[in-house]
Formats: sequence, structure tokens, C-alpha cells
Amino acid sequence: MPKKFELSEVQLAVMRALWNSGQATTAEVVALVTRQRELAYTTVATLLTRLEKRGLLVSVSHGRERLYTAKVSRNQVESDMVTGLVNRLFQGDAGALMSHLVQHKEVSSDDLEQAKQLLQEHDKDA
Amino acid sequence: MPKKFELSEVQLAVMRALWNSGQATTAEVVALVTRQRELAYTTVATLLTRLEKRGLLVSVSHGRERLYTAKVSRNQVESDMVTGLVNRLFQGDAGALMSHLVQHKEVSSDDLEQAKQLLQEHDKDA
DNA sequence: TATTTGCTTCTACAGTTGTAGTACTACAGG
DNA sequence: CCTGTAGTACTACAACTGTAGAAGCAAATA
Repeated sequence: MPKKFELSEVQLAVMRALWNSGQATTAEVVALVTRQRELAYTTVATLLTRLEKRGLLVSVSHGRERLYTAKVSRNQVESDMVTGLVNRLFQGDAGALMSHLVQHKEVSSDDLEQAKQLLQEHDKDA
Repeated sequence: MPKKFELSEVQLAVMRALWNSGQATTAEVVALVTRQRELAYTTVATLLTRLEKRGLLVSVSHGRERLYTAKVSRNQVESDMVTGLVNRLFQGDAGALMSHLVQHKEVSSDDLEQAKQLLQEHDKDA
């Protein structure tokens, strides 16, 4: 099985910056990321480098700067991480995750309705 | 906010062993854990020690042996981890996680029905 | 042109994790 | 009483992470 994309908080912050901008220089990513958490410029740069090494990003140097782009989609990462959690914590039983969500009132009736809606549409075009 | 209980695969395997047995010696935990993954006895012992240091377990020595008990409940850990993921990945929006589950067909119509049922009962006694 | 500023790359370091070997100790069996 | 055996505690080590300083170079500016 191919490598998993399990990312930490900061790593996700970086990815998010790129998913939203489509493409960004280090400085831009820094700007976006540090809106939430104070981080040294070089810290973000390191994160970018490492994520690129891991294959989540690609970069080209453009003049003196480096332009980064996400190589894996938000959806890809979300899937991997959700699946990862379901496997680790609920041994693959996504239904158990659902129950959990419901029992802890983390989702509302509305959320469920919407979900059902979604599911129906989904089934339709399947 | 108090420390989070974010556990890895093996760590969860160990916790599960204890949640299921209520209380167990190192040897017993080893037996249970290695049913899934081959791990040296000492590896499991190390895991136990570290989890105890982190406050997830407690142990008493009983003769030559050490008896371990979970100090945090399965539910506690599940909550923490699910919440953690929701925060990290969906910035706190549990509904987004739901949508994700649905859109990726990880949950069925049945799961949703059951969830709704659960929610209703829950609401009743609230 | 000499200086400041902006960026990148390299190096560092502590903490956590997965994984396990080694050493020490007490108990059971001969 | 001596020896194997089971179990604990200590030590180790590589990989990954969060975090950032230092060094170096190019571009803008005085």
C-alpha cells in the first residue's frame, strides 16, 4: 500500500494555505499560516521543504523565490486521514465513528439530514 | 486545556488489550497484542511503561509481576481523537467530517438511519 | 557602489515513537 | 543449593517533528 498522508496541525496549515491559493511563494504561505499561529519564517520554510520531500508539494524557483503548489489534493489528504483514524481507532468500522459523532452530539439532526440528502444524490449518479 | 490523548496504532492496541481485560499483566497484554502484530515482549513492556508515564495507565506490582489497568476510558480516548481530527482536519466542523464519510461511501444509508435513531433516543433523555 | 533587506538553504536540537537488546532478579525444579 | 526461566527495568538508536538560528546571495536603495 502506498504511503499515507497523515499530517499534523501545522503541516495542514501549510497545505491549506496552498490549497486555497493554488500556488504561493514561501512568503505568502508564511503570511497565511502565521495568521493563526506565530511561527518563524524559517520554520515555515522548513515545513515546506519537508512536505516537498515527502511528495505532498512541488516547487519551482521563480527568480529568487520559490513557488509552491500542492501535489496532493485536499480531498486526498482528508480521505487518508479519515480512513486512517477509522482504521486505527475503530478498526475500520466507519459506522462506529458515526455513532460516536452522534452520541457525543457533535453532529446535529440537520447534519444527518444533509448527509442523507448527499447520500441519495450520490446513489443516483452511481 | 488538559493534555490530549492522541494515540498511535500500537499504543491503541495496548490500550484495547486493557480495556477488554479490565486488568492485565504485561504477559497478558503481550499475548493479546501480538495476536495482531509481531512485537518483542520488551517492546510491549516499553509501550506500557510509556503509556503509564503519560498517565493513560496505572500499574501495581503484584509479586514479580506488574498489573496494568487503563486509567482513561475507551470513550475518553475516542472522544479526544475524534475531536482532534475534526479540529485539525475540518477546523472543528464535525458536519464536514460527516459529509466526507458520506461522500466517500464509507457509511451506508443504514448507518445513517441508525445514527438518526441514536440521536433521537439521545435527545429524548436530554 | 556600498548597504540594507529579503529569501533560501543548511544545520541544530530537543522530544516522541517504534523497536528491541541487555542486564538484573527472584522463583521453581532438580 | 544451583541453574534455568520469566519478568522488570534500563539503555539504545534511528526516524520524524516542531522550532528556529546562521550563513549566504541577490536585489533594491541610498
